[in-house]
Amino acid sequence: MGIKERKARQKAELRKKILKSARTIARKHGWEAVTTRKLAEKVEYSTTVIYEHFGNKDQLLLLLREEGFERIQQAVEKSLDPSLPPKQQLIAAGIASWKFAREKPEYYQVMFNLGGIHCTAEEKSKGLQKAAAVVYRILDQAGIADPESTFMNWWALVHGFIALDMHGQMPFDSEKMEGLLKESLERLMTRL
Amino acid sequence: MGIKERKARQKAELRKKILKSARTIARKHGWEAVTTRKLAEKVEYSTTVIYEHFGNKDQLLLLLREEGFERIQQAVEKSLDPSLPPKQQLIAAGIASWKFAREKPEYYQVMFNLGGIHCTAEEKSKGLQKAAAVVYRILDQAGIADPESTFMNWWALVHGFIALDMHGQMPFDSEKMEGLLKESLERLMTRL
DNA sequence: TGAATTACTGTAACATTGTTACTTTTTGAA
DNA sequence: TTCAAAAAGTAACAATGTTACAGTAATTCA
Repeated sequence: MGIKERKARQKAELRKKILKSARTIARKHGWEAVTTRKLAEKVEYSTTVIYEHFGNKDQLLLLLREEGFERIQQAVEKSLDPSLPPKQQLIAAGIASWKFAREKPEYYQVMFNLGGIHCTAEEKSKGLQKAAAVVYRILDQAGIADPESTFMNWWALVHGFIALDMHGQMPFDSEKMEGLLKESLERLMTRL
Repeated sequence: MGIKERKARQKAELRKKILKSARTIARKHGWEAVTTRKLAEKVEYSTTVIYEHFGNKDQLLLLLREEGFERIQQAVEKSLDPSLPPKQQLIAAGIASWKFAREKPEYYQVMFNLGGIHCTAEEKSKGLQKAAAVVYRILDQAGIADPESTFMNWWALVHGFIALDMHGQMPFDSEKMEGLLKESLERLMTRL
């Protein structure tokens, strides 16, 4: 009697398909093009399916936001070499964040309400906290005196580069920009 | 025969009123609440008046964006003390930018597509270029070797702090945050 | 097996948005 | 006063998020 299981599986698959479709459309045509009707059309269901699965559009976006924070966390963790000194790891983490934003801009946009999208959660994002914790852990290893301040410094620097890049304001190619970000991070690290 | 003049004056006044209304609504309820109908209601005209004056909503937003760049430029220029060394002035310029964003968030949002708004210009913003020129001038006075890289460093830092602050991610009070931004700018400046 | 209940899915409507074609009103000049 | 032009308003369009309702399919029970 695997009927229930099959149904649950199908439901989960459809759910995944909807989320994936949202990302695909956002990536190709921007988040403003992600409408309930287009989503429904893409998965070949009627629009109501969105509301059955997610309640409303904002909830769907919030899920993708959390997914994005999980993914950037994974990307950052994967970039870390624990044998390296903490300061080197902080630089690597910053670079990895930027690369993530370059590779998955649709995620980064929904994570930070960039580029026309706007969804708000009443509660603080769990995923963001967990991703931040990765950086905090390295700051701890480095024995930083004021981790919170240093973290915000690090974050502002990384986010600033990413946001301006996404806004089309970076007049450099990838390598040059990576070098610049690296220098900036080094400057921050060596002065701690 | 001052009729034409009176008409032109009235038209200009209405135009100003519309722009001001957009800012007021945006400030109070966010840019998503700025609709053509609400604007029309606020100035006590029908919605068509928006299209007569600005063509469409995007053009109106673009005007406000330019206005914003002009204003931030003025704010930055006013904060500069030419008798101070260039590096001190760069720090002051960064602080002034942040203060502007704090005081007029609705401008900063429309300038950088933050918080749900999204308008795009095909051509580069004149106002942005002029505002950037103010910082470039100081960089020149400081005799920086690679002004473009340094400018982008400066800008990313300042914009990163502002954007995270606007996103509600800064866990500090004003003074603490200003101190942090100042330190970060000093770190950038002293290493040039 | 067949009827009844339940879960699922689609249709059609609602209000709100940007936008525009068309009509009405106002206004300055002859 | 009358008339052409300018200004303003009305009402509609399509697209959006959302939901009430209806129909269909599936499951359960006698």
